[in-house]
Amino acid sequence: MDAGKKVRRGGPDSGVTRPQDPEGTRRDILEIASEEFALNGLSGARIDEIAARTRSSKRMIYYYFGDKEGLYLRALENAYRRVREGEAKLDTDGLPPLEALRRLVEFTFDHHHQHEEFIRMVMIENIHHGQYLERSDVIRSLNVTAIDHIARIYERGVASGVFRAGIEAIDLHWQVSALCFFNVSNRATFSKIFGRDMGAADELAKLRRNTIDMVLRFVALPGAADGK
Amino acid sequence: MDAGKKVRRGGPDSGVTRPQDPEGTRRDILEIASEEFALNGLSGARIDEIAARTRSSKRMIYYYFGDKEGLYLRALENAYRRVREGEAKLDTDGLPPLEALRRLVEFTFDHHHQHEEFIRMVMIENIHHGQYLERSDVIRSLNVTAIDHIARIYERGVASGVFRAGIEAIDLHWQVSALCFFNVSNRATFSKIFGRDMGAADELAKLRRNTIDMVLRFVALPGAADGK
Amino acid sequence: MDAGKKVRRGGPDSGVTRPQDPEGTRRDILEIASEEFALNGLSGARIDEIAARTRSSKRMIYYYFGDKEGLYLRALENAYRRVREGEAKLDTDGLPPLEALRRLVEFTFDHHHQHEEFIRMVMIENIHHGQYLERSDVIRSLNVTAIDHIARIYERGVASGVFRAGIEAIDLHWQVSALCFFNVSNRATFSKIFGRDMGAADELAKLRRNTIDMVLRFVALPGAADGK
Amino acid sequence: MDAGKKVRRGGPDSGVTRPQDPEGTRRDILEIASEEFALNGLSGARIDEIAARTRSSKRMIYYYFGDKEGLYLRALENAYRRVREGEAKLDTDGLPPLEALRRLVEFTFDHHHQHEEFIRMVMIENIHHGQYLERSDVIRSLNVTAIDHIARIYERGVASGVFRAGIEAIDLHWQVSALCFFNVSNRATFSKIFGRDMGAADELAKLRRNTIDMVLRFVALPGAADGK
DNA sequence: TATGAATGAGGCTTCATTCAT
DNA sequence: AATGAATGAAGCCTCATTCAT
Repeated sequence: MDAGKKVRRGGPDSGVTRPQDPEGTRRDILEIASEEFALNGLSGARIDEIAARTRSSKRMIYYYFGDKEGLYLRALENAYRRVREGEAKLDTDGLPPLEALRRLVEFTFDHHHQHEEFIRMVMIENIHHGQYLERSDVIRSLNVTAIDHIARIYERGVASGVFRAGIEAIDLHWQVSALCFFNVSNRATFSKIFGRDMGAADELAKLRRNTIDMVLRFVALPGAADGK
Repeated sequence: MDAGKKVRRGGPDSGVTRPQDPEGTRRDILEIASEEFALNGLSGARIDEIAARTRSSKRMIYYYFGDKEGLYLRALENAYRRVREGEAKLDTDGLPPLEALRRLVEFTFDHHHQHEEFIRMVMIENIHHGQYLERSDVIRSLNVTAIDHIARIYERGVASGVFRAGIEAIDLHWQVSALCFFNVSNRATFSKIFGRDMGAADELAKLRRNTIDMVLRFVALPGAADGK
Repeated sequence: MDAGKKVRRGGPDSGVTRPQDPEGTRRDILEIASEEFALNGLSGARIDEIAARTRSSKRMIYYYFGDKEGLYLRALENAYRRVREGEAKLDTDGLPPLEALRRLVEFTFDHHHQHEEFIRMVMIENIHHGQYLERSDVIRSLNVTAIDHIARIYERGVASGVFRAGIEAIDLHWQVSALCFFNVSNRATFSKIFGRDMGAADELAKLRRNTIDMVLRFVALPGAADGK
Repeated sequence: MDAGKKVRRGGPDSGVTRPQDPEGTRRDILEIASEEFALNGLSGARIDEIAARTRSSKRMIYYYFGDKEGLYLRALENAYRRVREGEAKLDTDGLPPLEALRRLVEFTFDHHHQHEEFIRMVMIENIHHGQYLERSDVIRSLNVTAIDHIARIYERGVASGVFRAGIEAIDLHWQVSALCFFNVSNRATFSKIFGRDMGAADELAKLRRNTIDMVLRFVALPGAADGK
């Protein structure tokens, strides 16, 4: 209610060409936002900064995403989607179980390493107690299938007598994730504490070897070929 | 006014008692700040909120810690100190290497689990690329000694022929850390994605077993007792 | 949570003398705000405009009043308080009932006329369905006693046989309020529709006479002196 | 394309039916806008909200009404028109003056009570100092005739010796309006201050009786039947 | 006649920080 | 050693409006 003074607001006036490409605009915003959130976190990211880097404007962010949290949620979904799409490209069905598992671990290790923004988004989301992820059906559906792959390999291995029985696929997935995730997530503090760059090629190669080794020794039966 | 003597303002007559306990005030602030930073991150934490929960005031925060980042840095150091002090209590010198390693992993797993705020502070600091930790000599010195313990155990194990040679202590430390850290750091997202509470007693026990198992199998030589 | 870029914010720097007079600052803000809300309504008023007219700043508005609604609520209370304080100055205890009632109506009419901002605030609050007033214990307590005065007069009149019995004080208050309130609240539309300035001295005098007349005829018994 | 013929887009094949009913669209918008303005005031109402509730779109609002103020003005006119149309249904020509006046007051009281949105629009417009009404010839013409009715009754009453002379029709109209208007306009604050629901059936009946009584006693000559 | 995308300006609120006492 | 008042800068978000189609 009120008796507001008359202020003439709004109205575009610039000579700049306007894209009129909704999907492109949306994608552009989401792309930049994903970077900014991954870099600065939810409260650290700045809508102004995101808008400035966009080909669009601050106003359009709100037009498409409602508010900062809405944008963050989409950026989070975006991060998961992209990573899961990448993972889908891995095909181990033709390989013998041990090789398949080795391949999976290698791939996971490399993939996490190559997608630091994803790792960061997951860290950030964990700092927020997973409250945004919780609201997203998209993310849940993307992930549940992630177990299938490792489960298939593991079962083939048990069936062919190279893997020991009694391990649950989800737990195996957990251990693999832990080793590959930590490698990226804690690199900064670890490097700075011990004064060595854990991201350097040689360190990385060693960690990769150890990780693969650790997973195979965890699963493989003693006699099974090697384990290294 | 007696020089050098503390003047007690708001004496017996005033109804308000003022602590007049510098060290206590500092500690109080740091304690609350540690909680707030662990809960909300650096930019997510609020000086106002910290001050409000304190027995002191906003002004005192600046008096003792300079600015928000100074306070954060002390909170970070505080987190590391507390955890390392806890770790120092573990004594495995009397145990045979395999038992000693098992004990160390168990302890690390449990300790991380019990100190979620520490895990969160480390995550937060990694989000900030370890830039604050870098400025702190305190933290570095606290940590370097953390390698010693595991190194000692490992060397005893190799010497007595139960551990395979060729693993660097720092790498072993890394793998152990990864498994124990991830368990706490990524619990929220993992639980929400897979719809199981990874913090529940039974899940936790299983993860603990797997973690120990994984480390021992990674290090122990085939013949060495078991590996479980 | 986050990893915000370091921006140095805040910090006064101006050479202007700072009042350091909390009560004065608060009062200054409230005064201006009262004017602005009365003029423009809740949503029509502008925090920026209020701040600009103040000797203080926008920041201080939030410091003292929390938010726009908090400020509005205090302005509303302020309006009621001021008017009720004015009313308290009327003393009719020495007058015979008929004269006392006449005096009360005259006073109410004039008082409402002189306090247009109050009338406007009440209108605005009614547009908001009284939702802010509802939250204010202050206002309720200020008003309940307003009935007492008219009740006392009426009872004296009934007792001395000049007023007819059977009217409730609150209803009498209502009718008096209606006539005096409307005179101010609807002057604009009425004047513009009928093309006469209902606020002009002669019109006002006539309305005043009619109002008094109407109330007295409503209450007074036929024989009682006049009624005009 | 046939000139002058409406082209039906989205014909039988398309799944969407488009109304293509200019007048209907306009009316729909105006209807919703009237509700929103009455509920929230001019600056409180939201073009977006109005558009969303409409079967049409935001763009059409501007197409038909120019801008927000244009829409508000039409909504205001709409409110007056509807109420005056309702009033036109009252016919008191066959009744004796006293009865006619009583009927008029009853009707006005009830009518105002039933058209709260109208009352609210008038309040809102008064908050705006009647500046929009001023621009509308429609409204003025609608209202001037409203005096005629009461004038006719009053003159008949004076002529037949039941009403006292010397009252101007417009002033009588004013007093009646005041009592009937206030009953609706200030119900919220009054109810909340005194803790009684002035809109409840019994309270309303009492106020209605008092209002009629008050007007009749104001106009009728002592001997004239009663006044009640 | 109608629509969804786009816009600039401004609105409210919050933040870390510092001054006067 | 401690406090409450004060501050500027920026943060998020909303509003009426218009363009391209």
